[in-house]
Amino acid sequence: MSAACILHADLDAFFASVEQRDDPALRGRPVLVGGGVVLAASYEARACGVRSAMGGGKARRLCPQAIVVPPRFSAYVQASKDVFAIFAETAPTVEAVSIDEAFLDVRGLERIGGTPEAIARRLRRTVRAQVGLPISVGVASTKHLAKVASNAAKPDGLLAIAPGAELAFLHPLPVGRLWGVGPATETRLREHGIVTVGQLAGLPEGVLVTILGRAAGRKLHAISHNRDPRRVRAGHTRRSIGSQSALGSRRRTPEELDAVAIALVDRVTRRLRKGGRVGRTVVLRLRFGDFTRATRSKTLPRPTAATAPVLVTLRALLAAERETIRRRGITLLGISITNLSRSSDAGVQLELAVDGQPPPALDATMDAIRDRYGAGALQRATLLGGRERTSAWLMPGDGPDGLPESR
DNA sequence: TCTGGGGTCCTAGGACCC
DNA sequence: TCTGGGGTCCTAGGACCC
Repeated sequence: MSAACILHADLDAFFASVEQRDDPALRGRPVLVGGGVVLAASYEARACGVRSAMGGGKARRLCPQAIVVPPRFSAYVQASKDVFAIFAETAPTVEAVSIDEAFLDVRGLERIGGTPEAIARRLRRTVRAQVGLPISVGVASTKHLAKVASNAAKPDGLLAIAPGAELAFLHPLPVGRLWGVGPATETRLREHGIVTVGQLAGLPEGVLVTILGRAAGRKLHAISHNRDPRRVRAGHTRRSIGSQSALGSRRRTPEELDAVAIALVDRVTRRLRKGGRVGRTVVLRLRFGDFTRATRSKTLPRPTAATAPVLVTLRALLAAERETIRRRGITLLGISITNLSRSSDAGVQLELAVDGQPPPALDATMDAIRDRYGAGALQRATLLGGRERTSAWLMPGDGPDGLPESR
């Protein structure tokens, strides 16, 4: 049995707690952050049944005495940085999960830091003293169990699952408490008479795969037996960058939609450039008048972070949906860019004259590239040009195994 | 309850290639 | 006339998370 050495630390009702910290008049009272949709609800508000992502109307009906405050994202970002600085002093390996939670690997710290549980207790005290926020911590032998434990410890608690006690803790829980089991999976499992994690654990993996598909079936089978080999890993590479805008129910003209599209592309490509990233696939996200959703995507020949090619692509995708939008109405327009790589891996476009030779001039182009950049530089070249001139796209990180992975 | 914004991963079919 | 197996990439959609 492996030692319980993974901490999952999760700030409680994060946005709402920052508001209560910064305004004493809010302490001990139900607080909702965000009016249209609840971004965060304090535990006093949750006692009335309010949940985050709930519509503001329903939240106010459930909790008429709640105080509604607008979000202050810069304050949350600063609070998050302060807390992550404490994480970094607590453990050598910290894996951020989101703005308000992280895994900490405290293996091998026994002599200087004490037991994992002692480290967790000290972490909670330090965050409370230095940042003024409540934080819950779960301690367990696997990431998944640490996550479930921190959830069970909330609010403002600590729960350490002793080695050997894992399944006794896990098996009585309803399946919905597992990380990755949402409403759809919960319903499917219930249709098969499975309500608790223990019942889940009693099923052969093959049966679960039949019910839920290969990946989900295997994963749930493993975690129901507390098998989770994932290590705590620092760093994390973003796979997509996106932006979206809710449009309300009013009809929109194509001109209005185009203005929204321009703003979205501008926002997203700026973020790409700021992060030194380029992307190849442009995804259009639509939500229609009846709130059903659709996505349309187009993969470009080369990755880019430039506004123009992304806008051209998004406009083309949008134009193809124009009739559908006219018929059904549109309530959300979004874009996301995926297939990301680093700008430094994106290569340079080479335009090389090859003495008017007709294709196949690619060999000559590749030879010219090798002459110029060295034999190792060229992994793959794509013929882009015409008869008299040949262009090649040089991708330094683009090996035979496909597109460059970001490092 | 009429519903924000930002993400991740998985599945499945078709195109295309060897 | 009938018709393999394997792999990658692209597209679209679904589920889930914070």
